[in-house]
Amino acid sequence: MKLTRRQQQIYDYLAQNAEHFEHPPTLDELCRALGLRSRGSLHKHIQALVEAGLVEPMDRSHRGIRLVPQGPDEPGIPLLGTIAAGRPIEAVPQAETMQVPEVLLGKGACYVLKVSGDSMIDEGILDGDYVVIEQRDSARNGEIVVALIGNEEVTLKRIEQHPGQVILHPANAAMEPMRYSPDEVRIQGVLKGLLRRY
Amino acid sequence: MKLTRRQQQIYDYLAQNAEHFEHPPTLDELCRALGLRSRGSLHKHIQALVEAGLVEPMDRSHRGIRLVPQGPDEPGIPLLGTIAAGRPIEAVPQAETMQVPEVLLGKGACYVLKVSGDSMIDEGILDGDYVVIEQRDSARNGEIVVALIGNEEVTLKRIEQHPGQVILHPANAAMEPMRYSPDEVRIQGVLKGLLRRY
DNA sequence: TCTGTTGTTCTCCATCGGTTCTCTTTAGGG
DNA sequence: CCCTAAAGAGAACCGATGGAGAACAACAGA
Repeated sequence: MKLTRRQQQIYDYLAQNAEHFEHPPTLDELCRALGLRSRGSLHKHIQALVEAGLVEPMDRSHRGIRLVPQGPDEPGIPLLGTIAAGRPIEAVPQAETMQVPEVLLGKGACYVLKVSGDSMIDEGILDGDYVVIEQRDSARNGEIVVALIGNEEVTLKRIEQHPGQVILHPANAAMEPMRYSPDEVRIQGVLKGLLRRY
Repeated sequence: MKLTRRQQQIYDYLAQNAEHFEHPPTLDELCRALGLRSRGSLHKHIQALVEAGLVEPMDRSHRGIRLVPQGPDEPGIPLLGTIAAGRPIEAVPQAETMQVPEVLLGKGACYVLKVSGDSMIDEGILDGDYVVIEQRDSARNGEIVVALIGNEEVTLKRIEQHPGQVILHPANAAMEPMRYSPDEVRIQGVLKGLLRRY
């Protein structure tokens, strides 16, 4: 998710020189351009960039390294970071954006988070999925929300609100519903869409 | 549909010299111009360009190779219909398209299907989800594929191919893996991405 | 009808480039 | 100073790519 220094360098180099290449560079070509001697090493970095959604996955095709077109007309939704049950949102340093179909957007302001962990697996939300969140401070019972618990943890759960009690339901047989008093839980957004890459 | 290096070169050459040709060039003429010695090889590339919609299909006519005038590229990929385990794809009448993020696309031609049924629920593919499929006729073991079984049913399953036997694994505890002989199963595409709306 | 041109479909094959290892080196943080 | 994560070297693997060439079918013109 978060790029290492070298990965950032390599991405910058690609973004910088994208125009100058006749064809998308191969690993070997890029190696030479960067002064590396091992394809395997570079491959590791490129893999990381693919993971981050910055480079097109080259699925054993011999077609070179291509950047994913970073929204020319800027309809992208900001990718704010990673959400893991039980930990604050881990922000992504640079302002990364992601192209998202309009049908997945809500009416209000939206952003994207990458899911980490299996706490919603029974709802079909897997580790590594991207979720589209509409920024809101209230939700209807049964909606899946991004909730800030006690000003510390942020988590993605199905919400059930009663007078005097809020229950957050994980969707994982191994986990128990969690009960809080309403003032411990602040809703930050509700789930509007989901994207997954295979 | 993304081009290989050579395909791009050939297309560029055609686009470049379109005006300079008296008549649309024949395969032989293009071969000479490009320094190729085999018509068959060039034909393969031209076919790819036809697939990509860049060159007019020359259906056994002897009219030479003509480019398709390129309008502004229409975004979005076609939504072909609904896929349900055990029934043919139910086509959507009018040509509907859907905007899909670049990162979810493969390198080949892609289309979208709406999932109906719970047969892949344990993989996090739910009823009503949209799946992005890359059109292909082969797959690696472990990939999730759209498979045509016995020219009748179409289904979305994880595939495991052995010499003499093909196993399609549903991801639903209530269903059993299905075994077929290789000639009963035709792969139509592989799963590249998933979209869900809440 | 014959003949040469043009498109189509094969098979075969070399090479290149992506992938996957293992092992080593370097850098940075406690 | 030590430990771990990041980065690089290099070898082995194997499948995608692109080319050669032969055989064939469709068609046009003589």
